[in-house]
Amino acid sequence: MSSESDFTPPMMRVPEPGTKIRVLVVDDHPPMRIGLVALIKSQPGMDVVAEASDGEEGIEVYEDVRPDVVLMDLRMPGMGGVEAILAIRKKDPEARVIVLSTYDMDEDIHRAIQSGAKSYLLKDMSIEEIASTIRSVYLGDSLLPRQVAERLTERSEREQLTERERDVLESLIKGRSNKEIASSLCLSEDTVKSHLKTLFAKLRVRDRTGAAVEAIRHGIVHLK
Amino acid sequence: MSSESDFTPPMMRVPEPGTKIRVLVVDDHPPMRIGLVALIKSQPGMDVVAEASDGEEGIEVYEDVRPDVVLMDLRMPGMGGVEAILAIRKKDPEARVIVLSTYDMDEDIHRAIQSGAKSYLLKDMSIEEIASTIRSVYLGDSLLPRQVAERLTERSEREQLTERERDVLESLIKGRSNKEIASSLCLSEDTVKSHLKTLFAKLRVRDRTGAAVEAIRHGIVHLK
DNA sequence: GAAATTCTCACCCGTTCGGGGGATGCGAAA
DNA sequence: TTTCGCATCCCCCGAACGGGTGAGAATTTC
Repeated sequence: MSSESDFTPPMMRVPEPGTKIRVLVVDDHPPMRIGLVALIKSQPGMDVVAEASDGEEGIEVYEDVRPDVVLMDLRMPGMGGVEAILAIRKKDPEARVIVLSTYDMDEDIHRAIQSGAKSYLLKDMSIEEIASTIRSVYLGDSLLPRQVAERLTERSEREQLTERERDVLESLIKGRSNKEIASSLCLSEDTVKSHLKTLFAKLRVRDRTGAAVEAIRHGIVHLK
Repeated sequence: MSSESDFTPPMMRVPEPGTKIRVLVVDDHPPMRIGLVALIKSQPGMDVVAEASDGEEGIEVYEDVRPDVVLMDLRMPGMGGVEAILAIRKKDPEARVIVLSTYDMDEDIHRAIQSGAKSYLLKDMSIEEIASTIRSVYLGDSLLPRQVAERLTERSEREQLTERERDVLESLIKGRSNKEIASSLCLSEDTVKSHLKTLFAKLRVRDRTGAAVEAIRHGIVHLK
């Protein structure tokens, strides 16, 4: 962290008049990538400087082109969007990444923002909303669409799960019984039941089935 | 079924040299729609004649423009792709619809093919694969990518659920107990247990939690 | 008309599950 | 230091669950 200990003042990248916003597009769906590139190029004041089809490639390309804004899909094969954002922001803490996802699950949104994304857009949003968010984020803002922000609020009303509770939850969704969860996590069955009790309370369900459904619905665990 | 009882020979629409394949694009994601339109227009021998952003609009527009091929998303707000395909093929049994979906769940694929789709593509497929499928379907073929076909095979190995079993399954995923499922479906609890028994066997799980997870994983029931 | 399937319900029985307590140790925060 | 959250474990108990088996009625299929 030597870059944090020196005394160079934070260099804000301000928009230079007449210069286009340089965007990197990262998405694993070819037609979506084509669409995003076309969308951005059709907007005045911005241009696509590179594309990538997964997280790893996105990180590499970021280094090469140092774009002003990254438009990043979240769920991609191999390295997902969250890891990619973390890696990019580790190299460049000033990086401005906008997540563009199909899903509006609260956990996805939270993880994205937590990892440093400046905004979270949904793929069913209008080109105007996407373009204007790119501009805002480029200018240093960090705004969430109302629909997305509301989801985040819902989540914050749900109590946070502990690491162990997550372990039990994941094991539960694999179809295991309490006894099997216990042995798979090297715990006593009573401990598993204890975790389940708090888990049910936090997810506001009565039983393991409800817990499984809620966990999947909110993206707390991903299937496959 | 009066159209089936007359003796007019089936009129095959054969490709006319020099004429472009007229494609209708139906997708609720603006950037994806832009991408698909750009993709198709970039291909020699095909052109986009109309776009729609949901099922209803797709049906209307189909009537107006009578395209050669429809590229249709499956999961859309309001009327989904399946209903739209059924409606389109009811009006024009010769309609050639290709589903282009994000998801490769076997139930989605099955429902799409069942409702009359000529092919089922995934959004992570290459533009070449998408373009060549449009050409093939236009020529009257009905081919599935290997990856998709394999999923269908998996499904056929799973025993088909009966109507009542689906009812119980849906109720189960709403977090209901056996007793509650019984009263919600106006059944005795023993009958519910009886359905659950066969359900577990068909889905190859031991308990309700496993049934819920498998049902969601394979798209047998959709959340929300 | 026979066969198959589905839907319905019943009974028994053992296991699992979930709710109610409470207890310990441990590290971090106040 | 004390308090707090967390993880771990224990006990009791009743309700819910899942397996086995069977069986009558209705519908469809052959």
